[in-house]
Amino acid sequence: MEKSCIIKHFEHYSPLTEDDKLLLDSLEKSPREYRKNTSVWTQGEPSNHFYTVSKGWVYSYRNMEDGSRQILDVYVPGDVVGLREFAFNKRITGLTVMSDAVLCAFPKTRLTEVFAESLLLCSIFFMISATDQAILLERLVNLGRRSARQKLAHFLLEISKRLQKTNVIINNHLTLPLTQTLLADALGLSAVHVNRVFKELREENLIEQTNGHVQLLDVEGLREVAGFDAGYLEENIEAMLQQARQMQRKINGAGGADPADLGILETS
Amino acid sequence: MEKSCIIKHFEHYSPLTEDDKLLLDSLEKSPREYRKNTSVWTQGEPSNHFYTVSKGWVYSYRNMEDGSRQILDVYVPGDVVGLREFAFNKRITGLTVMSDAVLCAFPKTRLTEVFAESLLLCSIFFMISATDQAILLERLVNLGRRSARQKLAHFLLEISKRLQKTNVIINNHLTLPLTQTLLADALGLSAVHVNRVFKELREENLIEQTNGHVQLLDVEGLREVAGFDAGYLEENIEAMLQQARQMQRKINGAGGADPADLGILETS
DNA sequence: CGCCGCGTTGAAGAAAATCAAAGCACGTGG
DNA sequence: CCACGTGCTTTGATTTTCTTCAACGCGGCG
Repeated sequence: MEKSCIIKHFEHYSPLTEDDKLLLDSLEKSPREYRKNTSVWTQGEPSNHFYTVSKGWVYSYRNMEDGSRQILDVYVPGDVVGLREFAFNKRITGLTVMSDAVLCAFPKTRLTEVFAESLLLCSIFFMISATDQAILLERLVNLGRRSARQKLAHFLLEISKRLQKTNVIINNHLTLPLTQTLLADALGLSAVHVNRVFKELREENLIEQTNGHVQLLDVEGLREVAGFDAGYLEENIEAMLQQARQMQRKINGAGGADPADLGILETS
Repeated sequence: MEKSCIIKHFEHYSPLTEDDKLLLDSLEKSPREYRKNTSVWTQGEPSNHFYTVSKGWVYSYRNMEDGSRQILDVYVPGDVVGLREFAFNKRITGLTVMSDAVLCAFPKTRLTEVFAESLLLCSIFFMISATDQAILLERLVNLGRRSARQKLAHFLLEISKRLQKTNVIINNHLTLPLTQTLLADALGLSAVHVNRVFKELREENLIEQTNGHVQLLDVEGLREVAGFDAGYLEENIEAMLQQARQMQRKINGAGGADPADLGILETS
């Protein structure tokens, strides 16, 4: 059986027992393809599922009454989307794919069952939620207290860093499917100004642009411009997850041994 | 025995079983007082605890290299603080109290134990994390796509709404312990500009100000100015929590019935 | 071909920052 | 009781940053 995308994603955080894998697998419906610029959900819709991004780029946004909009976050393959509506029965933001993409849907109600059955998965979900928050916080700082050029430089560095986690980046060369209008909506700027800032960065030899592709020529320079510190992307979760695994073993031990859970670290 | 503050907080979301209450209570160390403008934790410190706010106002912030700072969120009595560092072993933001305050500390490592022992509490924690995110999202929109007067009006309405949840507000009159400098750092503005916008709102008879107190004279008018929609503050969690209670009963049912919960759910 | 979305550039204008100075409330110590 | 310092608010004048408006080029595609 081929590994589902959520298993691959979770294994990035911690080795899983066979039980955990089966549990995750049982959640997953068949992956669905979305064509460029189609909507996965819109504001106000009932929120019954969350998703993992398997292929392509996705963004969540909020439309304003005056016609403008704010892009809240951008997701790349490996990311989990929609956990934030756990506490809401309607979508508070929209989600659309900006390139051809593949997503897997999971019914939200089954989360509780997962929590009940696997302490490790529960902890990982909680951790994903916390990491999401960290990214939002940094974006908040970006919007509130940085200049246009800092905003753009910071955004580029963050995306590049996040892509490195689950995807390969060669020589700091990344394909950026974001139009300048999209970027503007993400950074709280006008599209025109984004264009000007891009020009600036090009002229300072910090980046290179060729139709949709961006190459970070001088990462150190960009870091200086942006005041970028990747700390907020570097979770340190071993302690918590180890604790979860340990407790799970205790529980299993009490109710009847579960051999699949011994020697966790060696399971593949 | 007096109810601990976290129990009061959690009961706001869902009735708790005696077991749940005991569990929560076991977490709580003695509340600690903080004097105005003292720090609870700072950036980079190890993050071993999370807190509930029992009295007073608190804010989390991020300091920038150039000396400016961004206030990320403001917390009022009843709020849970620090869950976002679940995935990090160092603080990614600072936290300080802006009025005399009382907070209760909880060791972070015990969260896993709580997750293992009570599905309901686990769900509530997850929900709090999700609601936090919703607030951050709205703040993001505020910073990215609203004018100064919209930002301020929106902030006032949000705080007022959030205070109503666990505290009483009479006649839209709220005591705002935020200085204009603090507000500026929260809204991504300069203190001078915040002052000017306050003046505008006063002159339009939308608010009234008398040393530290703000009265919202015309909530409807403010709502119009801000484009405020409280949807993001109105979690709808009954379905999820009911599911959690039901499953918990099933689990307990195996070992011994728990009468404290009269769930009414017709899930498949 | 002609349309449309996207990127680019220039010029003018608006929003908010910065700089500077003064007033006001409050607590502290003489 | 008053003088003084300190932190917060208020106001004006000036400057910076970014937006808005407008126009044009360019490439893809029906």
